Amino acid sequence: MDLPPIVQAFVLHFGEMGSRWGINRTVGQIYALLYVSPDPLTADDMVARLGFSRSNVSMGLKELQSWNLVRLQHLPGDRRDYFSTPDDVWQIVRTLVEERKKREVDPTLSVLRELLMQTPASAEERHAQDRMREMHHLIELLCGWYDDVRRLETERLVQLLTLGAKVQKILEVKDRLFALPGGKGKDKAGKEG
Amino acid sequence: MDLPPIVQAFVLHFGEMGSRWGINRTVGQIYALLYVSPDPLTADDMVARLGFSRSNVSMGLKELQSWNLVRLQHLPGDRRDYFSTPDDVWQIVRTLVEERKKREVDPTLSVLRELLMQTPASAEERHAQDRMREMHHLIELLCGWYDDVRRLETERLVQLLTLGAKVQKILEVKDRLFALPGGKGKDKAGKEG
DNA sequence: ATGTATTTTCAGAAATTTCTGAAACCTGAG
DNA sequence: CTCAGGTTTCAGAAATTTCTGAAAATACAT
Repeated sequence: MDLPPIVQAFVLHFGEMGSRWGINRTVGQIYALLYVSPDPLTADDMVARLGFSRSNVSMGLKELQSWNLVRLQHLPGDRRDYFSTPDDVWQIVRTLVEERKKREVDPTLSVLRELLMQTPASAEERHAQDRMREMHHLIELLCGWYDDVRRLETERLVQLLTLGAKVQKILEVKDRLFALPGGKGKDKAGKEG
Repeated sequence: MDLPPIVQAFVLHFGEMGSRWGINRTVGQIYALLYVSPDPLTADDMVARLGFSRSNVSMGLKELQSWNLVRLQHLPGDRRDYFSTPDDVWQIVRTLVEERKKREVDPTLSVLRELLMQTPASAEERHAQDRMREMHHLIELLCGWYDDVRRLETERLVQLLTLGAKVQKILEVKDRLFALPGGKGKDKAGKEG
């Protein structure tokens, strides 16, 4: 591996991290390298710097492309493929989350939905369905939230995150302002977008 | 595998899902089974129902315990260990997130911090550090947010999630209410907890 | 077409991870 | 201490995943 020490440490760390997720070491390292590279790289650049076989790099890049995590571009007068990551880290995170949701959460939701449709044949199945229902409900809630915030511009999103739980405070103020002394006062903010 | 069809489908799905994460199939299946079981189970119950070897189940349970995802209890006059999941799904999710953060995010943050302390020896390293800084900043922001919301009671948390991006609307109202025509008007809600 | 530069595929080798049975290890009871 | 019921450990077998080199495909220029 032929990398300056700081880059090397970064690359190795993401290789390790990758393998804790479903991602394999190679793919993690390739992405880390791309992420810190000032310019787009060719597959052969990566071979030279990471020391994997050419075919391994090719497969890794294919994987990354299937995740929409790399940009592919061409330089005029050069037939080789040049790869890079988006400049904007937030874009990377958004893509990552989106793809993981697509691959992990959505299938789970559909399995749950399917199983919840079925008629339980025993007390055991009935209880199992109750549990699944709870899980389904929780996931739906999280997805709803995600679906909402992913549309925010990054600037707004950052604002929201920075605020953190202090939003609570503001909500309390709002509740106090708008509370109708007689009414339930609950789901106030619904339907106005 | 000796399970009613609905439970079996659920267990198998989580086995698959497990292997997409770092978690192995066995562990995923064990947890799924525990999750839908009306009563605590012994390791032998799991052997009987899932068909793994006793030692495999034992290792899986050890793994789950190291994640704090199972409760261990004893019945009077019975030496065997009985395992169960928390009753509250939210508690499970909280634990899951907490542990993953501990194992994946925190080490990454500390690697990043360490690498950012070092003096770059070249333009390449300088650029790499810039990228790492962006990543570090993003992760810190997310962690700060998480650190905030994880303290909320579940009811509050659900409220917040349900609201989703509509919070934005409320913030806009707040901004309008409190905006000082002359000032920057930015990070208003700071420091009041 | 032919030749060259490049990327992709794929069968099997290498490495890693998972799983098992047997043995070791606890812990409490007699 | 010894036994019985139970759990954990661990070395190696089995399965899976990753990685490679060689061959095939692609794409472009001449």
